[in-house]
Amino acid sequence: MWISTRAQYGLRALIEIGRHHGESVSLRDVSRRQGISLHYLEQLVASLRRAGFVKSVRGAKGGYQLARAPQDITAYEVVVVMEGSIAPVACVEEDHECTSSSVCGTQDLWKRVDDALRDVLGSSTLRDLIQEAEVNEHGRLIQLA
Amino acid sequence: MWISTRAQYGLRALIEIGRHHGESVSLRDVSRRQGISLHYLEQLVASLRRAGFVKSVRGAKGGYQLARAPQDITAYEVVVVMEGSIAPVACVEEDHECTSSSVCGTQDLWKRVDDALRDVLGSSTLRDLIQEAEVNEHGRLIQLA
DNA sequence: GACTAATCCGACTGGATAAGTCAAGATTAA
DNA sequence: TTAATCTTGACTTATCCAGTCGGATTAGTC
Repeated sequence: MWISTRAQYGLRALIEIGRHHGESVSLRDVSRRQGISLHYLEQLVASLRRAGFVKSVRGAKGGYQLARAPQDITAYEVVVVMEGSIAPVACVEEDHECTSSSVCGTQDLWKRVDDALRDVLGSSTLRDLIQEAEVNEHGRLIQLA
Repeated sequence: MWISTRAQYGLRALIEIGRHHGESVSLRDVSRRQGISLHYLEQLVASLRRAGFVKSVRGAKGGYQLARAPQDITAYEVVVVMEGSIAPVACVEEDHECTSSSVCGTQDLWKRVDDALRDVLGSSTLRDLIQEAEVNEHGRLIQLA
């Protein structure tokens, strides 16, 4: 397991927040529904807020709302914000010069892995994930606007 | 970086060993060529030997040889032996029952990631990697038998 | 038979990271 | 004023990675 709970929980929190368009969703509710520690969730959602995915409303009746349209948020973006980088090896990370690429022999392989990853995660939007969540929960497809 | 050096070095060691068909290759040579600590390499190749990828010849003039044909060894197999599992999240690991899949919403996503990974790594054989290594080193393609 | 080159084996370590917990404070609707 | 909520930062606990180290065993060679 190399996707940390930060990214997993962060994505699940975004789904939960994104499901209620317009209203603000309290972390207490997210915590209860998803079974994630409230305190831990506070940390994670703070990262999401700083990255501009959600905006917060403080005080009683406060909570979080999406700051961007769900179809414009990809799973890739979220994972990168929460994880830092998901490059399989250091070689394929941004601005990393490899000293022994001529003798390594595996660089192309890791590049292919990285590309596949970006492709899968980059083509899944929060809108898709919300829909999938609805289907899993209710066994039927709910059409979003 | 979520592919450990164990898997990276293990793969590079296999490439190095596989390049010299018939002869046995000493870890000292692999260590020198690839710039990997000899002692550490011993640990890693021991895993590869126990998994049946290489066989060893002890004593002076000894070393390691491939125990299977390079075209029959996939990068996926090697990585799994060295890493244990490369499932992105615990949910998609073998024999893992998820307690909250109905509320999670991200399970399908991780399944897609896992599939893509298996696809890329499973379709790259050691033979391919050896060829790529030759090309990178000499700038030309050497046709293997 | 000594020397040397190689594989084997297990213990140990230092540092990093994950996954939270905890405490205290700021903000605002009711 | 009060309660609900967000905000911040320090702390903890456990696990794992990436090696290092010391020595044992095996087998060719002089």
